[in-house]
Amino acid sequence: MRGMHDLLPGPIARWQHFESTARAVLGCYGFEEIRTPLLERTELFVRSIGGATDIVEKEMYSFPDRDGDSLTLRPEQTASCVRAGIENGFIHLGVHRLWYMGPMFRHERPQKGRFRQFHQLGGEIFGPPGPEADAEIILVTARLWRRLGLDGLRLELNSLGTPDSRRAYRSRLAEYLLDRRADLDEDSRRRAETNPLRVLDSKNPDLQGVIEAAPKLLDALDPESRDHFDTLRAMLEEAGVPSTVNPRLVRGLDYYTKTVFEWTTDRLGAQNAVCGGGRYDGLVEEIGGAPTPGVGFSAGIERLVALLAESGAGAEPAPPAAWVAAVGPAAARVAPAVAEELRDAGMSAVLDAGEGGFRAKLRRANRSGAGFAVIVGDTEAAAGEVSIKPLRADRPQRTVPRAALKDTLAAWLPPGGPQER
RNA sequence: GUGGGCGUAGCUCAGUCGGUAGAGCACCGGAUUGUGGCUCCGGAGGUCGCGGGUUCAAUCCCCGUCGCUCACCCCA
Repeated sequence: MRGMHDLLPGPIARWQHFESTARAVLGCYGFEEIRTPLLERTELFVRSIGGATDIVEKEMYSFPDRDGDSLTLRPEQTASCVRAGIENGFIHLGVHRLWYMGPMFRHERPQKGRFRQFHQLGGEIFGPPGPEADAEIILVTARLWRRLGLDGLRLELNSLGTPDSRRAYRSRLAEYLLDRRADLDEDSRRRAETNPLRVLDSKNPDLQGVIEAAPKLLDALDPESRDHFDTLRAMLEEAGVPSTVNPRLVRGLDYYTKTVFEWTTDRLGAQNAVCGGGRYDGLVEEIGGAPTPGVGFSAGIERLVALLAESGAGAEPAPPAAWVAAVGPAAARVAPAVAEELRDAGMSAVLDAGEGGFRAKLRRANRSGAGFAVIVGDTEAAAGEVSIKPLRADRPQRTVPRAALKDTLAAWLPPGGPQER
């Protein structure tokens, strides 16, 4: 399937590293995990993301189910979190910080860093209206990058104001743009009417003059939003997280109010945003809950893992401590039990299940990266013994009674680790 | 949704001015009847993405299609 990929055993090591790091970091900020269905009613996304956005207009996987309801594979998960919070009442029960991780679906043309099924890590804070929550959302992501060892990420901030001031600005901007219709390209002419804020984000060099001279969103902010924004910037500065203000940052989802932000990199080509988010004070009410402010982030896992791969961080899967190679009918009968004894003792062991003689089995043992080969031939089996051959160290092979296997191996293994390298 | 590049062995890629294919790595076996890594020898593995067209003959040329890739667009 186009834009959908298998995640194979080798590369998955970096994903697991990312996932465990994310769990740990989110946990230490008091976030709790939530898992929601991959499918929601289409209406949920139309109401939350906005009918005039690209996501809703042309990117959703929507289809009628057997009852005739229109369902959609989630293109993002904030709306699902809000819906779940309303339906289960926990937004009012003191659970205010949620995180999620999982697949999202958007029918876009695939390219570097952009897929039709992709994965996001996200966090949401419901309830607090002040900039402290915005700061927590941004600080938790900043710490995650630090913990992952990612550098070179830039934080861009903007404020869209309250719905009222945003609406007022929006019509002023539309007016300005329509006055200059002749200077706009086709896309921008259409957006000037449907979603004028998006015009500010255009990369078309011919439009930069018009955009420069356009009324500034930040100049149009209401005093409350202005104060919220300034306080947030001061908090981030005090916490040692540098940011730059990008007045053109508008984001593609309609539910944002006041703060919006993006973490970007210059190492991933055209798809340079690795994380984005913002405040959405009207969303809970829009979806049918009691008016409740909220703020959140979502991060693209494929893109972050690509950055991890570039910096060469954490990759190798751990090889087993021992490889159990048995040759001959009597040996084959006891080999599974020998492997189980090692696992009982807390050591990892792989029982060779392949064809061939000693030669083939030892070759597989070596290739597996195992520290030791535990060899059982019919001679050993008859005597109730096993042979232990170190594969990574220059030590002689030893033959010991089966009962002494795990102690001999444990004595050879380094005290700290599960196996020798 | 628009445009460019690319699909040949498990992987990375050659190649055929149209006569049905090759290397390196990996894999399997042997040299070493019960012992890996190094070396040497041998072997296996391909509907040349798929479908159609032109041709005596297509992996090669043409059309379509699917997939990958990069950019636009958009975003994570």
